[in-house]
Amino acid sequence: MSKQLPLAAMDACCSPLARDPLTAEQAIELSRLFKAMADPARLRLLSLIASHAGGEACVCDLTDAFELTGPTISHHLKVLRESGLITGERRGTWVYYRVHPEVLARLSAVLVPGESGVVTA
Amino acid sequence: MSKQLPLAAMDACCSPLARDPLTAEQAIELSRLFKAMADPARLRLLSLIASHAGGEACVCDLTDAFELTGPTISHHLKVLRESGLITGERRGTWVYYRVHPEVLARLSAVLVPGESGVVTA
DNA sequence: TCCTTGAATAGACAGTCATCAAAACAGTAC
DNA sequence: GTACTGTTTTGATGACTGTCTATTCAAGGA
Repeated sequence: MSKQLPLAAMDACCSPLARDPLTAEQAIELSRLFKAMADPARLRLLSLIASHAGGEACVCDLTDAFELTGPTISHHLKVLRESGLITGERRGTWVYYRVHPEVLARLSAVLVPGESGVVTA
Repeated sequence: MSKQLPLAAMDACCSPLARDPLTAEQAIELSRLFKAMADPARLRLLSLIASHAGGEACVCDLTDAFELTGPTISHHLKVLRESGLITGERRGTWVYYRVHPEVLARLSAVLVPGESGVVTA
């Protein structure tokens, strides 16, 4: 589980949008992340996990917050996982998810022109 | 032109993702913005406009950067316009677009936990 | 071992979206 | 007015996506 794209998605990206025009490749990479967040259920999942005590939440906690079936929640978690935004870990019966704050931070930095110049590394 | 959702889309949104769980309504509002950015062509358009000299770019400048037809570019610009991310203004023969940096800034603030506490309008 | 519960996968279906060609609209110049 | 250029709208089409039910997998307890 969680073997796909740890956070490699951000490797090439990017100086802030308003500094330099994105290359086609950078745009594709970035769009993958935005696409992962472009759904209300996934945004709420992300927010629930990120704001949960201890920085992680088990799927059982998440399912109750939605009027969606388990498989649908599971599908959305997979999309978030494959985009590199979260990771999941099974501990006994339950699976716990936590966010990758660095990915959110870099995404955030891309949107505002002010800070840090070119975000390499 | 550009009469739709000036930047009302952000009115209710939001404290940072990691601070409080998003409500269903907040998630829907936010997802509209992310959806608008969840396409490589639109991200590049946004970046081209934002980074263009004078803070604005005419459609003719934008079209050349893509291997897409005029109508397709126009469609993407409309999506960005309706999401409140950009505005367009006709001056004579050409139409000029510019970004709404405040919207990008608020979106950016939602992603990182650190700053500014609850972002109420 | 078998059964129960939590979670993920498989497959299907309806709705949405990106793209294009063709047509329409907006300005300018003749 | 007519012709021409730049931009948007319309309508169609193929691909993708969110959701479901049914099934399978994983772990624990009887």
